[in-house]
Amino acid sequence: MSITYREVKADILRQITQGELAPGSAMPNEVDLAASYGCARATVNRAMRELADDGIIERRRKAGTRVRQNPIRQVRLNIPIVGQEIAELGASYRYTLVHSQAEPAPDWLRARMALDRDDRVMHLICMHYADGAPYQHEDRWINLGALPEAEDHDFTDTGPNEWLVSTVPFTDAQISFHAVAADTSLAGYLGCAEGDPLFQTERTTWLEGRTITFVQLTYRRGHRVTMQY
Amino acid sequence: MSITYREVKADILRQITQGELAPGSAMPNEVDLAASYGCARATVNRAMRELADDGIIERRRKAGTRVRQNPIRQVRLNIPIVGQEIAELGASYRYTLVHSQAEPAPDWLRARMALDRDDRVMHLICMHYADGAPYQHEDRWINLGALPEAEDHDFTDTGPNEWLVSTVPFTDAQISFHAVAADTSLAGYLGCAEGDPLFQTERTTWLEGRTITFVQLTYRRGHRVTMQY
DNA sequence: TCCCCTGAAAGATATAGACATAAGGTGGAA
DNA sequence: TTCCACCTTATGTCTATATCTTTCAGGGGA
Repeated sequence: MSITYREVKADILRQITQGELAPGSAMPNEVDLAASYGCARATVNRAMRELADDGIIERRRKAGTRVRQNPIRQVRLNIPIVGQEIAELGASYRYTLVHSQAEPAPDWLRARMALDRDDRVMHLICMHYADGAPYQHEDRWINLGALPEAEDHDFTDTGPNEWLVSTVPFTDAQISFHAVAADTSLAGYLGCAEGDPLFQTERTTWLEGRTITFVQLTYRRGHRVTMQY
Repeated sequence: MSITYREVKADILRQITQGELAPGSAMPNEVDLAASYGCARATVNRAMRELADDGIIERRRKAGTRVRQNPIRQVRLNIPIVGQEIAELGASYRYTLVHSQAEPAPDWLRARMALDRDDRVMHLICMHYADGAPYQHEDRWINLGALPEAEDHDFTDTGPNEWLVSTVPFTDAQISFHAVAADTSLAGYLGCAEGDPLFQTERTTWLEGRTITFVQLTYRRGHRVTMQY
């Protein structure tokens, strides 16, 4: 076959990284590039589209394509399910349900989850262990108005995350990362000292505009989230 | 024009989220889908390719396409330059160079950056302020073997990050997020108490296999990194 | 001078057809 | 029975061409 879009992409990327195409400079248009590579315009288009998607170049109709002044640096971050995360570490996974109760939503949670005054929630506290050692503390609230089945479901054996992803896959979510100090309770569960700095993830999940669940995931001391780009 | 790949994608996604196509189930092949949508195979292909890229479906030659059992949850995370990050908050940005010295690489850093025994590094400590308040503490090491210009460059007015992205754009990097306790020095710089939990980012950057720089970015107390998907 | 309309440029996308590649499945040989 | 060669099939990609959409730039009118 003739030249592939991967080769075109690689060649353009090479020209950019080796300085033949300076940041900020304009590139030839698709028609000319196709002619110079001796391929169809669609091939060049796909190469350029992917480069634009990667944040390397910037494309605008009529204005043409140029090398970005400062390439956008972005990474893709996988949001794992804790059981899988631990399995990928090569460790054995154990789950425990610590607390499980349906109750009216406290005020702070009503604000976070955009709930009404009389909405009830399922409050679950769970622990996830890797090779027997505490790995993650899960403090989860499920909106019983949106998911009444949660009240009767038995979370003794499998975590709410597993149940949720199989019951309501394809949700929208907002995630945030931050650091917290271990309070007495977290220190007890995670086997660290009170006041220790812990990495915490918060996640709110929606389905078609309705809040499904809010969860705080607190990791054992020293946990890192790592990415490449 | 006839049906677009976006419409095809949206329709397939709708079928999946509304349960018409169950997780794990096989989908019709591209030729059949194209016929049923009354469009070209390339149109269906693009829709399916993007869905696969989004982690919704799984495609294998010959085996066909099926809806993923558990959709891959992933987010794109932009790695901002601190000045831009602060500007986007609508705050004023101020930068200070605290410390700047060329020195032999300490042992722990040689391991991290894969340096030789006699490699020298540029050690920079900087502070970034938002509306006058401490925002981020930057502790950076630049490999002078790979970037000798760094020794003579003046970092008084602009941060090393800005200089690096304009000098060596298009690098590879590994990033990690974690929580640390503020030591005396960090507490002083960031205006928090010793022992406070702080969100920290570590980043190692390479260019063609050579380590360029290693940096620890520690944020003010309460900082969050937020993402949507 | 300012504003709106129009033409043209360049990317975005659709189409039909062809060939490439990977991999599941099957039948025959060992 | 086991295993390998081969056939088939679904996705992957390229070509050539056409149309659509966005947007810049220039001209004309108020």
